[in-house]
Amino acid sequence: MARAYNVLAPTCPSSRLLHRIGARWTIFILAVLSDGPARFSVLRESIPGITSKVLTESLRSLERDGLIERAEIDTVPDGAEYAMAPLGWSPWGPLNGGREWAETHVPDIEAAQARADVGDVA
Amino acid sequence: MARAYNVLAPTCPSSRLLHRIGARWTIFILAVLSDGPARFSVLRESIPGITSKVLTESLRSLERDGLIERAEIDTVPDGAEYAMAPLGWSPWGPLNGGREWAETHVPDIEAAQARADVGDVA
DNA sequence: AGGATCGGTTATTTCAAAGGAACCGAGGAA
DNA sequence: TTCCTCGGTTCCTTTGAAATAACCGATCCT
Repeated sequence: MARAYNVLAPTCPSSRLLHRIGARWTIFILAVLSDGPARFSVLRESIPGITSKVLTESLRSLERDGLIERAEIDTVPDGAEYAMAPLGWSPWGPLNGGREWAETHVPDIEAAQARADVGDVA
Repeated sequence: MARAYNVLAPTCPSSRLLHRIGARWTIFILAVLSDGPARFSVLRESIPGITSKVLTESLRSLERDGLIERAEIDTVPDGAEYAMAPLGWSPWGPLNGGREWAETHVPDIEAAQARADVGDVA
């Protein structure tokens, strides 16, 4: 069964996808924005553990990739709002597939790890 | 619409999945093994750019997670063979979904990047 | 004895992503 | 005038994954 792309090629789209989606905070940001547009401060408060710096970097990167959109809004002190771009919705299909896989199999992986850590000396 | 898990929790299975599958070489190794068991040296030659050390680490890690299995075979100079574990096949469902997404949308992302890099000064 | 092969190990270095903490300018509000 | 908030920026350190390269013991071939 031939593959449309060679998965081993450095330009492999799947590889690029994983690099983008696999980035530490991408999924969290997209998760928040999937509930609607949000401001910088809302994002920062919604995502426990993220710092301004990393949030800024992640948002710029996602914007650059066309997954989200940034709009300045004319409010009291400055104001910026981030929203899903059309492209930003698209990964949720595969991602939900991935989520189902994860919910099903992560316990298996943890069991395997536990077995390995105890030492398979049985 | 409630989610079964809170995606923002540190223990989120999807997050763990992305960490595992997103690791630099995981997808390549699983891709090779999906065509059948392979020896260390075959893997190393099949995956351009990987080194013995990184291959060893990746294989150990995948084995620990129960995605692949290692067997020593009694051949001329040593001999080890790696094969998919049952758990190793399971991510291909979501991954193929991801691949389809990637093949469809990576060009869009690249276009977005190109636009961003030129400068959206339009 | 001198290679070569297999399946690694060990030690050192590089690199990008991330963390931490301090700081900033504009524009109110007190 | 001083303070606060918003949406960041700047600088420095830490971390972890990966790159690089040399080496190893066992076994077989010549």
